[in-house]
Amino acid sequence: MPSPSATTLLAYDRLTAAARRSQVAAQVLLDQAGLPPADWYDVLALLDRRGPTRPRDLIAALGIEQYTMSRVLARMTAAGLVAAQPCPDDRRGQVIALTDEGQAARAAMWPVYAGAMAGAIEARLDPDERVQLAILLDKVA
Amino acid sequence: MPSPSATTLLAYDRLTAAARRSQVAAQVLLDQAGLPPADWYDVLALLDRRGPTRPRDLIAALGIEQYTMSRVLARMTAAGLVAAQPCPDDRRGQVIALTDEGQAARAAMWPVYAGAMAGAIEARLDPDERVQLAILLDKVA
DNA sequence: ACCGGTTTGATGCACCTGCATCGATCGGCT
DNA sequence: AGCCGATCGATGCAGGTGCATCAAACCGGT
Repeated sequence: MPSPSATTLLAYDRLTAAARRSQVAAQVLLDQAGLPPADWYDVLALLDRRGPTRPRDLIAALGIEQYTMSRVLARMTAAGLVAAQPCPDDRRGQVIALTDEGQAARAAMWPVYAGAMAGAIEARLDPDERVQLAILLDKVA
Repeated sequence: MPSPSATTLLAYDRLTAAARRSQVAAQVLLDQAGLPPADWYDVLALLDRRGPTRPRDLIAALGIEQYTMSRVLARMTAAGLVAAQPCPDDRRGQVIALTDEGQAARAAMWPVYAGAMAGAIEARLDPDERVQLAILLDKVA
C-alpha cells in the first residue's frame, strides 16, 4: 500500500483548501455586488479579447466541457450578455459575440474579480512568492 | 479600477487550474476502481481515527456545510458504510460509526487516493518544493 | 453524387448543491 | 415549572453538473 510522504498529504490538502477558499471568496464578492458568477467572466474576457468566437474555440481556450459551455452560453444569452449568430462557413456552428450589455458586465465584474484575486493572493504573497507559487503549481497535475 | 499584478493573475489562475486537475484526476482513479467519491474518504478516515462521532463534530473537523454533511451521511448510510445510532446524551443528535464495510471501503480507497495524491504531488515535486508549496498555499486565502 | 465516419452543439436524465426553513431538543434564566 | 433563544440535523425547492446520446452538418474517399 502506497504511503505518500507527509509533505505530499500536506501539500495536497492545502491545495484543495486554498483553491476552495479563494474561489468561494470570489463568488461571494461577486454575488454581493449583484454580478454574474465567476465562470462567466472568463468567457466575457475571452470574447472581449478575441472578438466573436465559436463555442468550440471557447471550449478549447478555457478547457471546460462541451456541455458546460453550451449551458453557460445559453444562460449568458438569456441574460443578454452574449448573442449567437449563425456561422457563415459552417452551418452546424455559431459565432458568439459580446453584446453591449456583455461588455458592460465584463467591465463591472473586473474590479470585483480583480479585488478577489488581490485579496486572496496579492495581499498575502509578495511578488517573489507569487512567482514561486505559480511555478510550483504549474508542475502539479 | 484595481489592477492586480500579472503575477497575481498568474498565481490565481494556476491555483484554480492545478486544484481542478488534481481533484478530477483523483476522482477518475476512484471511479475506475469502482470506489466511492473522494469526499467520503475524509469522513471514513476521520471516523476511523476518532471512533463514533457526532455529525456536528464531523462538520467542524472537515469544514463543510451542515446540509452537505447531512446528505453525505445519508448516502454513506444507504451504502452501508456508516451507521447512525441515537446519541445517549442529546436526543437531537446522533452518533455516526463506521461499519465493517465502511472500514473495508476506507482500506480499499486509501491506496487509490494516496496514489492520486502521489501522482499529482509527489511525482512532480521534491520534498523541499512540497513544503514550500504548502507554506505558500497556507498563506493564500 | 453517395456513403461512412467525424465534428458541432443541444438536451433528457439522474444526481448533487446551496439556500432557506423546519421540527425537535437543549439550556439558561426567571 | 415555564419560556425563549440557540443548536442539531433533515429537507423542499430551484438550479447546476456529468453522462450519454442525439440530430445536423461536414469532409474524405470512392
